[in-house]
Amino acid sequence: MRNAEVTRNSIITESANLFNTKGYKSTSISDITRATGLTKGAIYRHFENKQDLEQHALRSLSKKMFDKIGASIREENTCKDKFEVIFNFFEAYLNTPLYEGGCPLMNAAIEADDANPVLRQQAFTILAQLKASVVKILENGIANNQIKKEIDTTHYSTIVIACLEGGIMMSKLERNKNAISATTKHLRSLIDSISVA
Amino acid sequence: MRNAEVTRNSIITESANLFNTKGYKSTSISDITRATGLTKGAIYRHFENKQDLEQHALRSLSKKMFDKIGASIREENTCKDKFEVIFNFFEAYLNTPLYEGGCPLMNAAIEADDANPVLRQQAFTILAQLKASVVKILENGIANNQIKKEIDTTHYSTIVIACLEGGIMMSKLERNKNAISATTKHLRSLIDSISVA
DNA sequence: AATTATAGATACCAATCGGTATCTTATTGA
DNA sequence: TCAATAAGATACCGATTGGTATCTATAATT
Repeated sequence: MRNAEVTRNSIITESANLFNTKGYKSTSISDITRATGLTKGAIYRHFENKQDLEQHALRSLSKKMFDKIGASIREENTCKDKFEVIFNFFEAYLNTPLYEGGCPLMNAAIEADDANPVLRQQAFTILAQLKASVVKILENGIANNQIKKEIDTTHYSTIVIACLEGGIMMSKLERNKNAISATTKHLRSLIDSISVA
Repeated sequence: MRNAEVTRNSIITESANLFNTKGYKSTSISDITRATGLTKGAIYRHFENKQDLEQHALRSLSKKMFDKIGASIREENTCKDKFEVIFNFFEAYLNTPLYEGGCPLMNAAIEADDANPVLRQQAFTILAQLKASVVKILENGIANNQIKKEIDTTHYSTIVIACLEGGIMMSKLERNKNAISATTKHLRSLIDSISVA
């Protein structure tokens, strides 16, 4: 049927791009029709309403992010190298972004806060997932005697994510890599400080 | 005249509150009329257009922030105590916020990015101002032999702000103080590490 | 090849958007 | 006291919003 799945995916991809750059509320269905070359009728055939589409779009963005990071991390062996993957990923946000508009977690978290509980819940889940994966890297490092075993993994996971998110926010605002480079540099030495000698 | 300045200020205050919680684009003029008890006619008498009001609202929020932090900082003498003021300010964002909706710098930075260049420029200025004040505290600490003189003040200023902004983003999303507490704890030990013994 | 199911287009809806022209009401200065 | 001025209310504007009912065109089924 004119390949429904292809068009559905293109609607998700295009709208995700718009949502992540212009914002969810600020992106109208008409914007999406323009970007996809489709009409309202087509879009509302595939999605119940705008919020439904927002959900799928954000899920797509976070999946893209976790797929990319996850795959790269699995290729590395040492804890330090795995972190390097994450740092490089965030540093690449400005020149060669996986998607435009900055970090989808941050964008959704800031915009959704009160007005959009569905989006907020989703952002919450993404954050939990991100925290869990950093914790896992640390725990793995501890198990392999690369990371000091007495450290609070949750604590360090929080620091890493906070620094990176704050860093890309600043870098996007300043339109240069200074801030994100500074934070990754700081985090590298932080990882060093909890590594076994 | 029915005190024009009072109503003007109340429009700024109420709209700033709405902009910072619901977002700039998502807050309509009608929302503001509801919040102020005024009519559109009154609002458009005091402000050219919505963007003009957005500007004044964000300026008011940032002024509030800098006034509060600035005053508290001036009361402290040591570098460490001045940083403590900043940390406490950000930690207080959740229970007793100076304004609702989180950090106005972050909110404006995330939302404005492409669509609203005027707001973006303003957020940029606020960030520069914030960075400058942290640098100043560090330089002051160096001059008073409290901070090691060889450190890169701009670098540490960036780290501090990135951590704090990321921390409150996470804490707002998780609706508890864990993240911001973790980041301030980390930053306290960071300041310790660059302090003279 | 004819029928059926569905993907997508068209045309519309009420509600709301930012903004303005105009009118009324309150305050000021002479 | 009264005219001038300014603050604010009312009523409207065209454009756009999310959403839907309906129609057409295409693909799958028989």
